[in-house]
Amino acid sequence: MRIGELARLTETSPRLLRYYEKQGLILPSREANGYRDYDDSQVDRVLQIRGLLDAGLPTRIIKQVLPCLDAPRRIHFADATPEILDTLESETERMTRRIHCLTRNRDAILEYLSVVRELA
Amino acid sequence: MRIGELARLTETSPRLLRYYEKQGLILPSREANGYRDYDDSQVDRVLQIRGLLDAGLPTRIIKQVLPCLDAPRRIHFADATPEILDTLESETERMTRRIHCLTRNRDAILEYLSVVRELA
DNA sequence: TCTATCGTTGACATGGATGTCAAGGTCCAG
DNA sequence: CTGGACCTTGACATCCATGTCAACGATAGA
Repeated sequence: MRIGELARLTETSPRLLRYYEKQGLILPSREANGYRDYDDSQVDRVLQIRGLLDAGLPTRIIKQVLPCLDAPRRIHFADATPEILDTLESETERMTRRIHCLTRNRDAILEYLSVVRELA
Repeated sequence: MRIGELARLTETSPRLLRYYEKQGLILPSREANGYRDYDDSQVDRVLQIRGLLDAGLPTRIIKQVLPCLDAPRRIHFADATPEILDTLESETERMTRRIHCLTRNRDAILEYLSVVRELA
């Protein structure tokens, strides 16, 4: 599929898909005329990128993380330098802290909302 | 306490504390000489701001969220316009989505790490 | 064939969180 | 009373994820 369709399917803009590509997060092939040609699996990949971005990871980290989330994983063992493993581990710790912070504050807001609505 | 000490305690920079203030997130009093004067409770507040920022919320939202997390909450009922309640509700939904996304991807990375280490 | 729609690249703009620097005021310790 | 450490404000710089626009090529339908 072409960039416009992928943009529609993933609710992004063509501009961003090109940006992700320049950051090395996706690598579409090209049609004879130079148009980018995405295959169906890229839809999920883009959604995952969006999710991780929204979760606060920068593209630089996402680039390291993505290969590990691909299936099958064994293909990517060769890439696993100790530095990357360290990066991944500390990144999971940051993610855990984020999860806790988000959960705690979300629950506090929810409780606030429920109290306010009880009074209304 | 003054800005330098608060910065040390919260591991931020004075620059950022002034920025948060300009965004309306903290309101320190002033000493006679014009120096900002923070009381101890501001430490937790700043940490909470940092956590929410790190979790991906923009200062604009944090500003709406913070009053609801204060204790005692009843003081802030007057602020609770329907629009703010709507904002809060949709924001908790975004937070929930983030939490799921973060959890899913973190667990995938953790599993990858454990598989890689098993082989090492 | 003309036109609308989509694609390409590249440049420039913007908004948000931060750093840095300048010019000056305050305060304490020697 | 002087030097250094800290504070003030304000301006400018930076990084990153995005938007927007210009100039141009490709394609498909009236």
